[in-house]
Order: sequence, then C-alpha cells, then structure tokens
Amino acid sequence: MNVDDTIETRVLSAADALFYQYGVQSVGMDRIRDASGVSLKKIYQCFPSKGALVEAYLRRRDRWARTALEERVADHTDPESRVLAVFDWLYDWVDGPDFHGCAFINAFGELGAGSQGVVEAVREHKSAVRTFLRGLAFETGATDPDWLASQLSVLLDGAMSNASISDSPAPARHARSAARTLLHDAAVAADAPAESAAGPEEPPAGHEEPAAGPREPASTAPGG
Amino acid sequence: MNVDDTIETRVLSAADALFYQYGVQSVGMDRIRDASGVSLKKIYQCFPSKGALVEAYLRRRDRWARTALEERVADHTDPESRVLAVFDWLYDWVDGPDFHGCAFINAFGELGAGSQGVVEAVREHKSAVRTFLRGLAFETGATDPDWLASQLSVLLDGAMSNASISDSPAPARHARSAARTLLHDAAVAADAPAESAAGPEEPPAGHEEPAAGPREPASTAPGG
DNA sequence: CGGAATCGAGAACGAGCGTTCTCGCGTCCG
DNA sequence: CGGACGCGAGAACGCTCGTTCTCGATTCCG
Repeated sequence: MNVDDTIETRVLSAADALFYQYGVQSVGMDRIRDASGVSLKKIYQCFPSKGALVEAYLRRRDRWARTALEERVADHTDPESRVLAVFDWLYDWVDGPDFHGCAFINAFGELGAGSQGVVEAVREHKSAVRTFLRGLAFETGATDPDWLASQLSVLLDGAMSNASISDSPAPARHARSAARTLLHDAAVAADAPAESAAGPEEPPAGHEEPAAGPREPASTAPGG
Repeated sequence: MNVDDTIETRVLSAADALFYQYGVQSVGMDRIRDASGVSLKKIYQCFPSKGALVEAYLRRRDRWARTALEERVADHTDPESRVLAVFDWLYDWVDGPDFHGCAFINAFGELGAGSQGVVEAVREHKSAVRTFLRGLAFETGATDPDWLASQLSVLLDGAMSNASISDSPAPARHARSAARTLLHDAAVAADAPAESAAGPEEPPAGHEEPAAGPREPASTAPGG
C-alpha cells in the first residue's frame, strides 16, 4: 500500500506492531520474519542485531509521536487550546484499539538496566516531548514554563500508564482537566503574582520544598 | 536479622530485590537461589512456579506500599496535608538509591498481555491506591472526590515513571505542586460553585468532553 | 545404632531464542 | 549456454532458562 515499501520499512512496521503489543523480550526474530515476510538473512542485513532493531523501533515511535503531536497542536492558535490539544490527541490515541501504554516507558522498564541504546532513545524521546511542552507552556505566558511543562509531562506519562492498566481512556480526560487547572493557576499567578487564590501558608513565588521526614523507605522496603 | 526469617520470606526478599531492579524476565531462578541461599528444591516447594513467585512479589509490594502510605498519611490531620503527605512519601521513595520505577507498571508492561495473575495483582494495587486517594480527597471536601482521586493517581504514576526515566526525584515535586493546585481548585470550586476563577468558556460543573477530532491515530500509527 | 526421611548441589532435560550456516533454486551477465 | 551470484526456507549452534531428577551427605527418631 505504502509508496515507501522498502524492506527496512516492512521489517520496522512488523517489529513495531509486535514489540509494542507483546513487549520486546517476548517477541522473537522468527515472529518478525513471519509478520513481515522478510527472511532472517535480509533482516540481519538491515539490522545487525535485535538490539539495533529495537532502537530503530523506538526512534520510529519517537518520530511518529512527535509529528502527530505537532500536527494536532498546529490546528489551534489559542495557547491554552494548543496545550489541551496535546491531551485531546492523547485521548484519541489511548482510546484506540491497539493502545498498549507508552512504548518508551514499557521498553525502559523491560530493558532499562542493560541496554545503553534503549536508555538513550527513551531519554531523548521524553526530553523532546518535554521541550515541546515547554514551548507550549511558554506561549501561555505562564510564570514558570519549565515547571509547568514538567507538570504536564507527569500528567502525560501518568495518563498513559493509568489508561493502559485500567484499559480505559478516562485517565486522558483526568489528565486533560488537571492540565487545564494547572494552566489557569499559572495564568492567575502570572496576572496577580502578589497573592495566590487560597492557602493560608503559601510562599508567593517558587515551589516549596517537600518536608523530608525521618523515614527511610529503603530500610523498611521489601527490596531492602 | 528479622524475626520473621522463614524460608518463604528469604526467597521473597531476594526475588523482590532482583525482580524490582532487573525486571522479571531478566532474573532466573538460579539468581534467586544464589541471592536467597535457598535451594531450588525448597523454592519450588514454597512457590510452585516462577509465575506464582512473581505474583507473591507483587502482592508483597502492594502490602508494603499501602502500609507505608497509610503510616505516612497518619502523621497529619489537616486534609490537605494528608494528601500532600502522599507526595512527600513519594519523594522520599523516589529519591532513594534503589528506586526503579513502579513495580506494577513495570511488571504490567513486561508481562501484561500473557499473565492473568499479574494483571489482576496490578489492577488490584492500582485500584486500592486510588480508593485510598479517594478517601483523602473526600476529606478535603472536594466537589468530586472521585475525579480528584483519579487526577492524583495520574500524577502519582506519572511522577514515578518520570523519576525513573530521568533518574531524578524532581518529578515528585512537580507532582506535589500540581496536586496542591488541584486541591485548591477543587476547594475553590466547592466554596464558590457558581463560577470558576478563570476561563471565558467554562461549564460550572462537570468536566467537559474532549473534542474528538477526525484523526484516527491507528491509521497513521507505526503499528498500523 | 539403623533405617528412613530430608536436604543441598548440581546435572539433566526440554524449550525458546539470537544468530549463522547450508542447501537447493532461480536469475542475471558474459 | 554457463557459471557465479543472490535469495528464501529452514536446519544448526550455542546459550539461557524453568523445572525436575539424581546422588551423596546429614539428620532425626525409635
């Protein structure tokens, strides 16, 4: 169907579908051969090892997600709508039949402590998304676009995990409404920086430190 | 050292440390035998298969996280402080040297589509945490404690993922500040339900629907 | 003391996987 | 026409892993 129907593309498409649905370690090269119709010999000519194929899979996902995000955001001009468009895109993706969580979070959890290339690809993707969010946050005139972008990034990842586990798109809505509240709060703080809306003990600027208690979870953790 | 030093406990402790740090599929039973000092024969007497050991590991993590959360929250009486204590606990955990993300998200991503027991354990844990959050949200007098609890759950999971990937405890702070904003917003909405603080087009109650665009991500997705 | 049960260490077994090699078969250039 | 090359299908190899079996050694109870 596609004009770009090279061997590399066919292998990558099959690997993407299988890796994303079943996980990397559960999918063998023979399954990729069966799904792509490309012999093992040619697969290993394009990708010298399974690890290289995994990294190419992640880079492909990164390109896809970034362009999809940018296209979806480009439909809006209002800064708030542009931010919320991210979460609308998330909803549509999460609501689709073949959503299985964030491929990068999954790959990191599965192979994190053992594959340098995977760690790099995951970090690159997440930091690219956050950079993109930072630009959107800056457009809204938020007082601290970096902080707001980090919060939005937390919402994005959390919504993907929650949606995958609960098998429901509702977390995308929860994240969207939370994002809207954060946007309004940042805008309110930018309009009236002298005082926040509520809270009897509130430093006017900056984000206060967490009160680090004496507990050390590692000592009582099961992993200790 | 521990009084409860049964064979089962020693096996579970070793399995917990290894599964959590390296992932389930990357750890073989021989490594658990070496780490626990319990022979394979006795391990298989306690746990009839590796899958059973994995499920016991997840249940143990569930008990640990729930009791740690409850203890930490019990130190506070103010409803807002009780909610924020959850994120302070998260910060301490995430900041520890042996934090490797959420064991349940990791296990689900790794084994999700293939192990019924794992899926059940993960869903039980996540729904238990959300029930706990719902109780805290109810105490704050929020208009929609269910919705607020879902938002907090998204923040929790997102902060764990972000912290694990970025290898930094900062996402816990981002989540905490976002949680505080959401709390204040919910309280404001409860105090003055007629009108929200900002936004020219705002339904006063309920959470609006996302504008589902004509795009279908599955068609342009790499997995399609 | 004696036999029976238990135990730990490790071999064994079967399966799966990543990667490479073999072997026919078709194809293309001289 | 002919030989060298490329190709796909699949076997083969080496490794790992989950699970079970073997085999001495130890221990426990009558």
